[in-house]
Amino acid sequence: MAAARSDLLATLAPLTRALRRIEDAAAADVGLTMWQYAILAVVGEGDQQNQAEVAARLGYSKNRIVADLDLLERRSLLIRQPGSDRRANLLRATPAGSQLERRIREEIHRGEDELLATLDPQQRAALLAAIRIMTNALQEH
Amino acid sequence: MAAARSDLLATLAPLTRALRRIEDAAAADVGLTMWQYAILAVVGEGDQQNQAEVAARLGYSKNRIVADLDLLERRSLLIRQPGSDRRANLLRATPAGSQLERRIREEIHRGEDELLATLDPQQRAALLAAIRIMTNALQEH
DNA sequence: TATTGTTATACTCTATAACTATA
DNA sequence: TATAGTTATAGAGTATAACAATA
Repeated sequence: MAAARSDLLATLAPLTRALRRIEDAAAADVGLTMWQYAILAVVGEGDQQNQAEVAARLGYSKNRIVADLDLLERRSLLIRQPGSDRRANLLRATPAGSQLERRIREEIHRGEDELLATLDPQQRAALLAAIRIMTNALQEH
Repeated sequence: MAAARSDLLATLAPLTRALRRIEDAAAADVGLTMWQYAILAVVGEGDQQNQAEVAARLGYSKNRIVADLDLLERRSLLIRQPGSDRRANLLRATPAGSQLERRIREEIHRGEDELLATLDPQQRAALLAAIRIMTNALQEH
């Protein structure tokens, strides 16, 4: 008899909880929330994006992002720039914002490495590949 | 130059969001929340557990679980039994509760299978093995 | 008429602390 | 004194709808 199969979500839960704690702590160290860090990370990816695009990319919403952007702009980590469409704000990280984002990410990676260190390089690659394949399949729907 | 490494949490996010939608929908189909289904699943694992133990296993809390147990008991899916320690309630799923739990789980598995179908058997096994290894490492800390 | 950003509002979820009954 | 369950409360997080400016 095969072992009872449990949900994938339940299987992943302890891992995602641990990852969430790592991100929360790393962002809180510099006075940001996880969402504010996530916004900086998406904005720093390069191509100019407006607020709604960044929100959608994060599974966030266009109204909730407003207060976070206010804070990030107040701390000079990010600016709202008017574009050709004067309704939309194009977002751009300042040098200070990019620098802080890298610093948070490095701290997160240190935490993740403690978890990933339990895998050998081949297992690690297989894990990331499997996640990527499933995620790509999701986007095509 | 290596590609910029992004956070593992962000990498997993689309997948966990999709899994969450699958669970929410499957539970909602029979008038339950995801947490209520999760409680049924843990209680059904066999060994008698009290409320606090079930909550801890889910990353839930002993106070939030109360209202969910009230509902599950009202729907005769689960019962609170007094044990030798009369402060504690031992939880046990009723036959109807076990049956409903299986039904929800099968529905969840159908959704998961659509995602897992994008992986070949070897990739699928590698994914689950990697998750298990990391999760076990977490529990040892 | 539709869309971007914004604000207001209500609702849900969660964390904390107290209370009761047992131990 | 400590623990299991319960209840109350406040705070954070979230969803919905409306509004002004622009397209």
